[in-house]
Amino acid sequence: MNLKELSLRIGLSQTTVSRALNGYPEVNEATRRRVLEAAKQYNYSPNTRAKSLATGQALAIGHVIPMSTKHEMVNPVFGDFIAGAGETYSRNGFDMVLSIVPDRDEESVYREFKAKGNVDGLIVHGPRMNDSRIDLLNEIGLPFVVHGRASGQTLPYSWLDVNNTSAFKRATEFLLDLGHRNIALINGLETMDFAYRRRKGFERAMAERGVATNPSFMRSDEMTEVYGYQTAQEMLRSENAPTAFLVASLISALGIRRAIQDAGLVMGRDVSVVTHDDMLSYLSNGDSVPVFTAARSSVRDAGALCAQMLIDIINSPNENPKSRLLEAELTVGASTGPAPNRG
Amino acid sequence: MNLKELSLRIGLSQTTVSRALNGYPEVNEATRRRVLEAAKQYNYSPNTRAKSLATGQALAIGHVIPMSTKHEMVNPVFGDFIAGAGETYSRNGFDMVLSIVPDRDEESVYREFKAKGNVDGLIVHGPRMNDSRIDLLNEIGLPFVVHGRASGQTLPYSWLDVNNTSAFKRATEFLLDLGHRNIALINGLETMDFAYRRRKGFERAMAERGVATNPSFMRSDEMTEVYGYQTAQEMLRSENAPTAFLVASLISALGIRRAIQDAGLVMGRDVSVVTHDDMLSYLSNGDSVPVFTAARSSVRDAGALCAQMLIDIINSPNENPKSRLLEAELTVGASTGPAPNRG
DNA sequence: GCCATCATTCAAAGCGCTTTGGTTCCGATT
DNA sequence: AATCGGAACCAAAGCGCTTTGAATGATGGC
Repeated sequence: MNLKELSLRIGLSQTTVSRALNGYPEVNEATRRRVLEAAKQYNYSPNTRAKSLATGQALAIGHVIPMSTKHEMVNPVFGDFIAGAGETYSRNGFDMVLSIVPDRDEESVYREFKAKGNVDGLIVHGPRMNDSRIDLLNEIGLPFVVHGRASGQTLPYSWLDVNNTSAFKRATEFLLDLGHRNIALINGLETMDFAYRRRKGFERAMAERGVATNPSFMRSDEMTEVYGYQTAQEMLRSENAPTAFLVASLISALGIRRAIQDAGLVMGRDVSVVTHDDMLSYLSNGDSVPVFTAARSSVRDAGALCAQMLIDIINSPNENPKSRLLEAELTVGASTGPAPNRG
Repeated sequence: MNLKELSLRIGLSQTTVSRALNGYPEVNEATRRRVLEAAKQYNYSPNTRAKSLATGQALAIGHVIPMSTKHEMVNPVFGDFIAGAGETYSRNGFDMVLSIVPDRDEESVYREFKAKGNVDGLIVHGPRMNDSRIDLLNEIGLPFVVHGRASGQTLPYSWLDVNNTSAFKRATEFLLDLGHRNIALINGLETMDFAYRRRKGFERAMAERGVATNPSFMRSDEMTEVYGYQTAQEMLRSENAPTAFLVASLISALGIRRAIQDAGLVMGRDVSVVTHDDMLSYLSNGDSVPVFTAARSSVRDAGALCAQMLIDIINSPNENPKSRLLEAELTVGASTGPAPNRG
């Protein structure tokens, strides 16, 4: 069923039917009702391709998922982010189109998105430091919102981010308050902007209290369970092992807990752990009582907010870039306790 | 840059340019080269919307992600599946469009996909038993491939699935061979077809060896870490605790391992664990030595294969439904050992 | 009763592409 | 020389929608 057929059956012109359906004022209310009725009856939905060809709007938003060619890892955060964004899109009549792209091809994909005209804007995932994509998108002229930020970027752009620096600063302070001085930082890949900021927060808190950081207890890698396990195991075996771990991901924190238990130690008594928690739906941090003391911030909510920002930008272009900084919430769980007295 | 402009600059008609770009034979090779050259020079990519309006092909494939309204959980498997599928799509010039849909709205979404014409086909995720979506899609006439199967479905349809029954049967036999008799099954939600099949495999192996199953040691729920932890904890505390756990997900297995350790037991010695492993990129099961004995099957590969199947179906319709059954591979890790002798 | 006004409706152009049904040109056939 | 056929190209229609510009009645003021 297309517009032509529908209008034929109703006995009206395509123009009027189209206007009735799209809520234009110059159509009689009685007529509009008739049209809406018929549309429902015949199960009519306008063809998106035709519609967007006519309007110049794609009614779709792109997500480019960079796929590192080296470490073939899909960001585990991604599913939840998409879920949050997707709901917002549906509510606003947008489709979501996904591109999985080997990171070296990224530039051409963005250009193609513009040329092919199949999205009205896009969300930039996983910003790196001095991320070149931001300049590129500005040059291309495609509206976008960055999930995260790109340190070193001078031109203004729209973004939504968790305040990683303050979250990790506060988490560090929490450990320092408990008496911990020998704190390990198990960070994400520091090519990623968020990881850089988290380290900054950690270092700032340590510096402010005059506590030295130990470079051999600061690691940076992809945040798997095994990474957490191996790193923690190694550190716990070392001379002068850390009494506390500050971790960038709940998944790695699981590995750290395992290493602690393997070493015959008790988490929360012998060794403390504070982690960042993206509140992934399949990885809840305990039920009523949180297992880990954590800086929490819902990635899913972030997805919904990013989507809304982008839609606003698309609907009213020429405005200045917007940004939004979310604060993570520190929730105290069973994984932290006072620093043990070392003989 | 659009076709009109491009052909004007080259000094050819739109027809010829279009044909040159699309590889039609009735164009002089020298001309074709000239056209391709110019296209590259001006960075021309045809507008997808126009192209698909003209051809009737959407050049896109839909993924409907059902979002349970009760348990707001995003299937953790999803990211990896998408990654696999996405690569195949790009290679074939297809876009991937995602819809996050509250499960009660699913039917209307499928109908809309057809009416709006923005996809050429779709992948059905998370099939349930007697899943009504299959009949619906057949009725609507939209090509589709199911990732998994729907027991109770009589009409033929295309699917790709892991042989869950045989995987769990074999895993159970492995435990039985080790002398275990008291085996717990920590299953996924049994409204899901895969979970039903896994239980069947478990029960069948037990029955064949004449070992009774214990209903209070067979659980079914969403596969979170906490679910594994709590369930295992409870079972381990009970009279006559199981000596082995058969688990449907590596994530829940992590929780089970935690419960085992909390109980002061050693996994692989006091209690054995075999898990299904979807080989998610961020949850690798150990590095060289697998941590868990596991039935492994890459969800990412499944995504790539599903995508290819669907593209084949789209390209040559009217053929009979195709299907593909993958066998999971049983890899022995450190989490299993002979059944302990109980005093 | 007449013309301006307004509320409704419509025909047709246009979005950027593919594709049908030519047309043109040139060498080969008779 | 007239005709044919094939290679190479082109004009224009059509995909299903929106939107411009115009038409049609009905209404109301004078």
